[in-house]
Amino acid sequence: MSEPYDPKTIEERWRDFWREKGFFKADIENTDRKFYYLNMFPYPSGKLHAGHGRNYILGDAIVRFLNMRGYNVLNPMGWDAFGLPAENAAIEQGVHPRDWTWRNIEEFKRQFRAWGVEYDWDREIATCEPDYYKWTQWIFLKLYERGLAYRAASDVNYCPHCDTVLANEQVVGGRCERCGSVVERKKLTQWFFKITDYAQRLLDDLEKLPDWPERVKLMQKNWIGRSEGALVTFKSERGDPIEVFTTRPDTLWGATFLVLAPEHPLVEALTAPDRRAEVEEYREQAARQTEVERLSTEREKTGVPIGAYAINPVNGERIPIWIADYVLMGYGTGAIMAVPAHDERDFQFALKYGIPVIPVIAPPGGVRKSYLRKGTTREGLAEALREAGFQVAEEDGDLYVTLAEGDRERYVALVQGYLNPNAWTEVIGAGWEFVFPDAVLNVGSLAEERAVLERCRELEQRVREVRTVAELLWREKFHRDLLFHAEYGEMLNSGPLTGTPGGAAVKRTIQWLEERGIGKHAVTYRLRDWLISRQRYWGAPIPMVHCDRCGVVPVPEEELPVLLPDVPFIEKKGLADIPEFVEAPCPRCGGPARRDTDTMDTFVDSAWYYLRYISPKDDRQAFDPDLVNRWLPVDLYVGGVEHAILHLLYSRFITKALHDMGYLAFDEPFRRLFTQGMITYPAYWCDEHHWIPPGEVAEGSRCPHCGAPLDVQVLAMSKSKKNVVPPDELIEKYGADTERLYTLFMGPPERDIEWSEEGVRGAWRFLSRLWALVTEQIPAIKDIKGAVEPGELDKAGEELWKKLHATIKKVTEEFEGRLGLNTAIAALMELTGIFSDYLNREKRDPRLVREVVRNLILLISPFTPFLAEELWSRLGEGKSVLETPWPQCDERALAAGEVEIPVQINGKVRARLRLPSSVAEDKQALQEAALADPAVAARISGKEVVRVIAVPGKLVSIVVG
RNA sequence: GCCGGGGUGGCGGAAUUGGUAGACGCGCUGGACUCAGGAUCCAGUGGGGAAGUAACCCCCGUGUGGGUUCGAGUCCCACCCCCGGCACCA
Repeated sequence: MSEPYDPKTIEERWRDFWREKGFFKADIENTDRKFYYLNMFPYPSGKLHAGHGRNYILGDAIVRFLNMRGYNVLNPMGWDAFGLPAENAAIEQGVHPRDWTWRNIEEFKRQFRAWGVEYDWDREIATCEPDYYKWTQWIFLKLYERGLAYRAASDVNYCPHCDTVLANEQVVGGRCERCGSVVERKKLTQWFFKITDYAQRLLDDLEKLPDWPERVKLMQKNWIGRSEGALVTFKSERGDPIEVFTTRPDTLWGATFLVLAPEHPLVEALTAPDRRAEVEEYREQAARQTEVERLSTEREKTGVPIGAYAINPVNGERIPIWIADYVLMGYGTGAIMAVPAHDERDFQFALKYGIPVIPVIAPPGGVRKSYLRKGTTREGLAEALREAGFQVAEEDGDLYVTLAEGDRERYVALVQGYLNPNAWTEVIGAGWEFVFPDAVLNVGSLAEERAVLERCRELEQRVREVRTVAELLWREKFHRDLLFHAEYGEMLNSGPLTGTPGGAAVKRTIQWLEERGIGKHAVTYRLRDWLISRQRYWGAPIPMVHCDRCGVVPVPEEELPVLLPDVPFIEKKGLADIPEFVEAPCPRCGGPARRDTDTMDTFVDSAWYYLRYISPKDDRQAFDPDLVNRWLPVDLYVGGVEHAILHLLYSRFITKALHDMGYLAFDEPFRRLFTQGMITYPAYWCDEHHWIPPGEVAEGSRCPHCGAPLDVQVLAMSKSKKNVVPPDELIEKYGADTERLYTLFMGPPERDIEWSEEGVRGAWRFLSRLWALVTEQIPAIKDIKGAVEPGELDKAGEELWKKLHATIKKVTEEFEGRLGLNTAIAALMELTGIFSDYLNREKRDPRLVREVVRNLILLISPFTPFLAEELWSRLGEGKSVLETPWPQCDERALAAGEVEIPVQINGKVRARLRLPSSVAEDKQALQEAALADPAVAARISGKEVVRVIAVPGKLVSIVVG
């Protein structure tokens, strides 16, 4: 019996081997055949679980492959070590955040070693160390010099639980991304990075990233949120200019009110004395609201008029000014023109508050509708309309008429003859018209709207309390779908531009506005500046000093780093609470001054770390400009999609800023991005006892503590939900190779997949089989010399030999291309199966056996490096696997000798032919061979062959009558 | 609501360019070994039917309904469902 597969012993033998041999150290000076592979560095919190393996095991396999392919691979690792969890843990446990962080780092490193995941540890960095954050501060100073870092008072997101402000990107659905607390809005003076200066380039340059997932690029695009339109200047009656941004300047003539954000600076000056109390109250109430309340959908819009009026510059209409919280101060100019006829929100608002609606854009399709209430016309109208070819529906004596394009004149003429003296009907479509027996009135301006309303009120008791024409029309459900639309269309009621077709409307209007100096073309972005101040201890101090005489003064470069004060860490403490830190002389005048007491957002730390790995110990500069330009951009960057916006957008911004300052030759940091999916696992929730680890769940999915039925959800593995699989246990039971293999085999790396213990056992079985297979062969092939002679192989040998080379091709292509390593492993399993069959035969070619064994070991080594290294050494190869070149595919093996060709008759596979490839590749010969096949011939005999399609090397398709 | 991705056996998934659907693995079924097996090995395994010595043969089948094509998981149109992002962005 052969030696059983014992991963525990084998793996321990090789754990330090690779590191000691220096296989993972990059030759930094030589960039001829360089490859910068980078995994997103982790935040060292607690322990790694199987879910983390998705990222690191994938990376390690790729790096081992690249090494064998002869690349000079730079593959560093470090720690995103500043941040709130360290501080919170420290507060709870009474340890210093630095100690807590380094304990975790040591644990992570132990686990990497156990996994066989190797890095160039000489380049290790930790963002919490002064020799790193010194340069984070340096970058801050550089941005400040360039005007890209500034201090401003603004409404900021504040997390009451984390006791700090948050960037816009860190607020998810109105809640703190980290702790889930409802975010409050506060007016504070804070530091910002001017990322909005780069909005257009961050958007445009996405096109320079063909090897990024489309999904991620799209998310960034949406986040930047570019809108093109116009800035139009309205004036208050007193003459104050009020600038509004609109994407629909073509609807300008339909503006019937103006809305300012409650925080808009002009509100104060414009509010009429008799409106002041109500306006103040509304503003306070809006300010009190949390993001969540303000964002809650389906909430009815509210607002108050401020008692002032504005003049529409295009038609001189006097329109009321309102404030409403659906207008945001942070976007555009914080003021909008409201066009209720062509914007859903404005329409709702206008209807609620009785503000007139004027249609100015024809709806698509040219449909018009008219409604005639019972008793408003003489008898016989319905018949007359039908006779004239109109589409009429009748219900309880009421008539509902739908008009096609071009029917209007005929309809108006006909219906006027039937209308009773005190009645009217509306024709709603491209414009709203009111048909009276003696006149047709159009709703094309505020004055006309009033006139129509007056007349209707006089004629009809029922509508006396109606405030606007729109409200009158809204009462009739038949009209509702035509009262507002947001499509492009021909301009109506728009003075000199009336009749402009929809396709040209926006452009023509902007041109018209520019000619008159009323407005101009403009672009707005949803992206806001990046708020980087954090009121916490565990981060890089902002290197600024506040002096009463000199103002805000940067700390001189040569005085960096501004060190975090080394306080014994016991309680919640910000830098502001530490006088030794705060008090500092002013760098400019030397007088007493105060240090800035905020630390930087940890996303600043991680926005440039990929540059530091190039020269991690350089104490003269953040990075070596020559080397950095030779090694970057990063060739392949692998991490989770959760960073699609935050980290990746910030890194792109910092790279571009440093590029513009002349420090970097490139302006995109990551050439190729790969986002791996998450590993999920059932998470059990008990209302009383919260998350229950899957291992403790009682029979029938019940809580082990109270027996209540548990709520099960398959979620991403995470410590907080207690649904993690610890690698230590897996490695103890099956070995690291098995975990590695299963992690990469479970599915495509970019997809989320549920972890399966059975799947792990499958990987284990395969490795045991492979181990047995190879170890049994070693004595027989150890001393065999000479290469395989394909010509001398028998049929089974040839098949195996071809499979071997097809597998080499497949595995190589997956590593170099789309990283579908699950299919690469499947191919290795297939090869192993065929090899096993071959070994059961009497006749074997020992040279072939040796070639298959050698290549199988090499091909599987990126996935299961321990097993590969062990077998390789037993084979007596001397060198390490990692010193051996990656297998080469023999092109001769790909030219198949015999292939199976399916024959379709009328689209169905009816026969499969085994043909020499010389025949299969020749269209004429292939067709003849197919028609000559007895099974095929039998099927088509007596039928007319209509057509024969022979695709060389693929199939034959015969169509019979 | 808008934008994107995706629906393939009992399960994870494969089919990379319009060309043999279900590779590989899990699970399941049967068998072997065994005192025993939740270990290991061998065989089978999309559904249905015919056949019964067997090779093999027939029908259906990739969310639903249409279409293009000799041929569709793959392309086009409409719809349903799931996941992700954004969400009063003017």
